[in-house]
Amino acid sequence: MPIRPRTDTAELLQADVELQPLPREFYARSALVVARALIGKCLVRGHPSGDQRVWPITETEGYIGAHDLACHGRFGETPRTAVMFGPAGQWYVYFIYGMYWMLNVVTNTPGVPAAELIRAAGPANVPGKLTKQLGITRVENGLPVEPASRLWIADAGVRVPRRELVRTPRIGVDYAGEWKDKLYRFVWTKA
DNA sequence: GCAGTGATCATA
DNA sequence: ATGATCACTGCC
Repeated sequence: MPIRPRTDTAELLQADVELQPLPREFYARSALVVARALIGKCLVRGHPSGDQRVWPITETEGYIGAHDLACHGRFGETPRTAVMFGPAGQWYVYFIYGMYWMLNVVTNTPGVPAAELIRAAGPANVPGKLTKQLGITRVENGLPVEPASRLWIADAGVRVPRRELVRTPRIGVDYAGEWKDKLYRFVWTKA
């Protein structure tokens, strides 16, 4: 049976829940710890009007450093990957296949190219649709993950039971040798 | 299973 | 300048 990310957000969030930004230290940890911890946190997209969309994160993938042969940082720092080598808590957004923007959060410490790909949140169950629906492009690349960027991550107090969390290999990294089979993808499944 | 799409990077 | 590659998606 295929693994389906959980997308029924209405039952998860109280209307008056208080959204707290995560401290910088949250991101300054190893990529896998952060990838797991992001499940159940909320992606928040603000608009100038004051409206905001709050989408629980349901699927992430960790890319852990230059030695990870699936990681963009494996060839060293380039113009595209520079953000990954910088401090934690910034967005890394890149364009792929001529069509899609991918949203990642930089983690770990400066010099270690590590990040989480946010693959699904709220009603968006694939990474390309997530960025399209939220209007995320290269504009967000390098911005800090905080409310002032109008794209940030909040703790809404949602707890994810262990039995609803599944780990699998990462998607689309068959070229990565032994690293393609590492269980670095985290999915919040429906109960 | 695979076409479509264009930035990125290495090579020259 | 050129060509291979690509952390994808939707439709066959």
